[in-house]
Amino acid sequence: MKTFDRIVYGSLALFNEHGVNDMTTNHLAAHLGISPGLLYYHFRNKEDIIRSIFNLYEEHLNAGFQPYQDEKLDVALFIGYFDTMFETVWKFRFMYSNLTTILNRDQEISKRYKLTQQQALDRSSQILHKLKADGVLAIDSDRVTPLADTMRMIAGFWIDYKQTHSSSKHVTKAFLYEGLLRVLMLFRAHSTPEYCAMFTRLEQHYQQLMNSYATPDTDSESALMPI
Amino acid sequence: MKTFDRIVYGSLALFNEHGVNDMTTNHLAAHLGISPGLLYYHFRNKEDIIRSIFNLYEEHLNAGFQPYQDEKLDVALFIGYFDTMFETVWKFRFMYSNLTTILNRDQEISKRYKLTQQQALDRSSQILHKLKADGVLAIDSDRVTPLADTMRMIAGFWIDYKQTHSSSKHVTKAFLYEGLLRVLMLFRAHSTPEYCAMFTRLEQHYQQLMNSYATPDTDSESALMPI
Amino acid sequence: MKTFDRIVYGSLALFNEHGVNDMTTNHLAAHLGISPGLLYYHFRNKEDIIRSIFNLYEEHLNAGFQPYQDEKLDVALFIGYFDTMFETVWKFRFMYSNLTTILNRDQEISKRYKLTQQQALDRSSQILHKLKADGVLAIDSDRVTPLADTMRMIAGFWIDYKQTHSSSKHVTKAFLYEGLLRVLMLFRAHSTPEYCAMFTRLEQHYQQLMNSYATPDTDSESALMPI
Amino acid sequence: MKTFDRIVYGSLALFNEHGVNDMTTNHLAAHLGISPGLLYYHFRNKEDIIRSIFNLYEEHLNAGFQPYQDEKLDVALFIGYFDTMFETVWKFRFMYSNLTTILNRDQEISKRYKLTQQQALDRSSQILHKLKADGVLAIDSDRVTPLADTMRMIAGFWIDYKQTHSSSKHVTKAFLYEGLLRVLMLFRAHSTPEYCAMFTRLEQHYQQLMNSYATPDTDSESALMPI
DNA sequence: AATGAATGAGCATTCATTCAT
DNA sequence: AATGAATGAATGCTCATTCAT
Repeated sequence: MKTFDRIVYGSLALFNEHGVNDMTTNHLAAHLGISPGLLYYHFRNKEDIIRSIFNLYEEHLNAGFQPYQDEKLDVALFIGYFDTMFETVWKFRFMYSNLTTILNRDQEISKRYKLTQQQALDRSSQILHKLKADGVLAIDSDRVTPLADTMRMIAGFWIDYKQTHSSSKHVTKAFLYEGLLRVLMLFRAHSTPEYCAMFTRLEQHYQQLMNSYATPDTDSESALMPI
Repeated sequence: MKTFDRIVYGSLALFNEHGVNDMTTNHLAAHLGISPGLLYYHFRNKEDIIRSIFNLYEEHLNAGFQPYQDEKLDVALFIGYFDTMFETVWKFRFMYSNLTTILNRDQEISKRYKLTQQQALDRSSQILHKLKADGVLAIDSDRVTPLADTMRMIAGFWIDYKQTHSSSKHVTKAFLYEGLLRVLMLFRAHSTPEYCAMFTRLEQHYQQLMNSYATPDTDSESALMPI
Repeated sequence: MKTFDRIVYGSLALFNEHGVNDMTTNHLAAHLGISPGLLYYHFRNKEDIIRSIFNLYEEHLNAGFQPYQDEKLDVALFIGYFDTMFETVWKFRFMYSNLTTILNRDQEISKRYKLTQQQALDRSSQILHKLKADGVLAIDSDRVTPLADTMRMIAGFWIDYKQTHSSSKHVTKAFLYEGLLRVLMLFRAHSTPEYCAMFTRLEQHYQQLMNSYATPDTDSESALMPI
Repeated sequence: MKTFDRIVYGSLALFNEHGVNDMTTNHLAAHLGISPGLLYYHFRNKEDIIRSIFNLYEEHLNAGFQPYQDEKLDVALFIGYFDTMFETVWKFRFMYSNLTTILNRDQEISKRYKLTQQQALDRSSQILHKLKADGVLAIDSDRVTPLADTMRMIAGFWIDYKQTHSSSKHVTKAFLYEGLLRVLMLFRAHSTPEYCAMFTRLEQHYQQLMNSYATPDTDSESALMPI
């Protein structure tokens, strides 16, 4: 792998594990087995590294979150959305954990982040509107965007919340599926009677997945990479 | 006021405004009009100050969140809960914004925080169970705790979420009421048909309050202190 | 002596000896026997130290260069001016050696330096005009300021020039008196016939002083402090 | 042009514009459109580049400053000398601006510089002696070398002095002619009555040139290249 | 000749903490 | 209780120089 990419992906991993603040550029270089100078040969400064990671984040978000068109409206469709949602949050979880710090320190990222999030929210709202039109959701029109926003918030802060509110530090798939079930619960609470069963089935699907991964402390490090 | 308390309350205010990381102990002392030495006369270190703030947080949480007993089950009861909920989050908002940092740096606070949160969750669950028994909520028993947990999460991260996802940095009451409405939306989605009207009324109540405070950029600093 | 003053005077000495660029803040602290932190406790940054040295420079310049009033126009008067001129340049010689660097790096000092120099030039011109009126100098009015300016330039860059153009690095009094004689030569070349003898006498005075100090390489370090 | 020469001439231009300290070897390479490695293929280190520039400087100095022989002793002769003098200083102005730094960092250049300067001073003195013999200058024999030395100093530090003592940073021809006029003033002050008129005429010549270029802030970049 | 990735010692500066008074 | 000078390890970053290709 190119050094540039090694730095981007390595920093992403280290930021995820230790947080942006605790991961100094010298530590970063040491962990990557390179000199501090090389880091600054490829990137102007620490923020510049984060900006490159943010590029990946944007790609992920834009790629995985498009309104459905001709796809059949079934369990698989939802599974696709949910998996994408939590996978993205997981892969870039340092961003959510250190959001305030990151956005305060870099005006450019701040702008891009807000734009990206607005677009993601717009697309999510579209999807929910379509689900309402397709008879899946029973919900007032003016509640669609707030609902999408709440779901986004739950997905975004779930890892952070869970890590700070549970005894185990390690994040497992079981961990993530629990968050997913919360979003699902929101869906179910707003679903039409006809589709309630589908959401129940989805819940069972993820409940089973969650249980199958629920081997709390014996999880190896590699097992943490989810989905 | 005793110097000890001046430090505790002053630090709380300064942490809320500037964040734990940006507020150095020297700045803290300077803002409080005392010497750095005096800070360390009263507290062993920075974490020790946070621990004292945490004592206040615990009191607040325990005082304001008791299951209702003989009170009439009406709008006022809910308003009481909701106001307490968001007031607590507001008063100690630095804790939520810097939760990961704080808990990672201090094992003792980490343990106490988790215990406190567990107790708060237990009491919240009790309240929801009672609401179910009293015919307010239509919800499976095993969904009560997850619902309470989701509500807690929304309340806890709302300020953080809103500050990072909206263009205005200032936190206003309107700001907080919007979060409250989201929790209310969750209640409403799980309410029995009989009580749906009550939640709609509650929504109208907070919607009005929110609108009355919605004077975006003309808010003076003092107006920001909510509830 | 107060730490603040120790830093100011110590830095002045070290800047004079090693130059501003080669004298890092860490070296500065080490040479002064203090920690880097203490340096930054008393001064915001390196420029701030230079600014404090500049205060001394301004005092020196303003104190020693006032137009004469009731004083007798004799050899002693000139000796007073000349000694002040070269003493100032000697004491703050790092400023002249690193002038471009210093002024480029600090807008504030740049402004103050130019103002100070303009004032010094104005006062010098006044003195020369008075000397012309008193029958000492035979010179067109419009050449007075250029002459004063040339003298200033010679005095200002003499040490720098001499250090870079002679084999011995050490600056001795003999060294400085040679520069003084150059300024004197300028005076003499523009003097009236009546006063030519006085300038010759002044030259002899400084020539003798110069010779008495002319023991090139045996000068001890302390002997370098001139005038 | 050979890469070697491109580096030499390019570095000269960049050092003149930005100073030796601010022009890093990496910037140098970037500006020249070559790799840092190539720089170090042709030169051992930064000092080595300066040494090669110094070769050009020596050639310039030696070529342009030979005592006159059969030439007619007129205005044109002086114009030739003066123009050469200031042209050389201009073309290698970075050397004067950073003289202390350069000489301190490289013993070899230091020795060569001093030798070169001594030779130039000797030749200048010869010229002045000849001018005295030809009845142009009225000056004691033992003042000839000091006078030549003072002139050299004024020429050498003029740009530096002017840049640090005037508000405009840009160096224009008008700028340089002012310095030339100062040297001329020295000549005139030591001239015989017969030749005084000639120096006055020379002053008028340069005064006119200076005025013709005196368009302070509208000078385009290219107009800055003088003489 | 030429590239450009890589090095590592060094720089200005910060900040939680200590301690003599 | 209180001061405030003092510490020193650490931080983000720079730059002359090297070296495999």
